[in-house]
Amino acid sequence: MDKVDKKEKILDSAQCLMLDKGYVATTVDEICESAGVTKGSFFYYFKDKEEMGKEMAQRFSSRGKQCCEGLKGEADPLKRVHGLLDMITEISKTADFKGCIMGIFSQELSETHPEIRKICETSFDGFISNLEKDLAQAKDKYAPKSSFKPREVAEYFLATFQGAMVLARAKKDKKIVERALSQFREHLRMLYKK
Amino acid sequence: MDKVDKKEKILDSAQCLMLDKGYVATTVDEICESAGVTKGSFFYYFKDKEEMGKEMAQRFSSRGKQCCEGLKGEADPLKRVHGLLDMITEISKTADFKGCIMGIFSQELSETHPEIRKICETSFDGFISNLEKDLAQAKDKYAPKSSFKPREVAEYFLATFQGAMVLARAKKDKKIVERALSQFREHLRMLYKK
DNA sequence: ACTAACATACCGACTGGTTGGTATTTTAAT
DNA sequence: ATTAAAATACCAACCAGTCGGTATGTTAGT
Repeated sequence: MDKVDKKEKILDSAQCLMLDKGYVATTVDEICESAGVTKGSFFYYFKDKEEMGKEMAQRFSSRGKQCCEGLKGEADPLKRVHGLLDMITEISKTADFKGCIMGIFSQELSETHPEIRKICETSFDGFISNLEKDLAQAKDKYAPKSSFKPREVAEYFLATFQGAMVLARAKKDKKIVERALSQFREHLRMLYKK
Repeated sequence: MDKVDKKEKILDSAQCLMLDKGYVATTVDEICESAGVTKGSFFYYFKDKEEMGKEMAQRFSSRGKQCCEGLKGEADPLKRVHGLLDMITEISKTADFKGCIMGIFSQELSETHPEIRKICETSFDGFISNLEKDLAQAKDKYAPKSSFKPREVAEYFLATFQGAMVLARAKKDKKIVERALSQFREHLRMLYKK
């Protein structure tokens, strides 16, 4: 295991644990044990727990962005949006899908860890802006006379997705996410029908 | 301060703190200090921290239900739904609105505190079932030929609302909740137009 | 009416274990 | 030999929860 792997392993383990129990309840000792790393190594790679949290959040965010990169090949804006929905639906079905670190950190840390909060905000804004662009182009193309605001619809979608993950946790049933996504698809269909 | 007040004061303080920082990060000492109560009193009224969390969640849930009770006077089912949306919109605008304990506990405790998770699940289910009834009646009345499933729409609404609160935390902007609610209203309008 | 026995409400010092983080040492690579 | 990486041992602060005690009734027997 070279040094990059070791740091990544720490982040992987921490992410997995925090997607279950949140940031505060996940201890450094636990992360180290799960990553097969000693505490000394942990604090060699990260100044403190918060620093690690920040790097994890940033990594999560940029990985998410990277995932969406492949969708930009599609020429039709509405198909790009549905492509995004397809992708999210697929991911949410996989066994190792455990939720979104941004959502968890937002709930838990927004009042106590301002820098982490800021990372979440920026990540959310980036997602919304990307989706907004496609929705706006799709509106020009398919529903130029409609009055809905693409940015608000994009924000609304992210809210729906995040909330569906909250409900999925409470009910221990990931299918809620799928159902919410298909409800949103219906919403889109109605917005864009000529 | 009589004994009922004292217990309520503990629950009030704990709820306020936990809506900010979550369950784990809120300490018993902090709750006691904020409530103006000693630790001895805390453990006199509650077996342990979790017991208090459970009582708090149940209180939050039944208070929410009670709030909705007044809406049942409306005879038209679709107007009942819009009445609910009005009410939630109003509450989310008030200064002391800080979010939903169910959403926070779900995210943080669903894997570690099964009994609290169950309370959240039951509370969510109750809300969804109530809304489902009105949506179903409204469907019979206004859109009998539509194919949407009232239960899924109800679930979808709760997801949207919960997720909007997550985003509101990340952005420190409560208006997101209002916008999401009005987007959902638009969704409803499209579903129920003849 | 007096009192002994009991119950409730409350206090705050204390404890044992855990936490994030540090200091020191050892190992491995160049 | 030098330095980066990793292991070990440790610490002060903090945590939930305990415990012995006090103050204030309440009940019941005489």
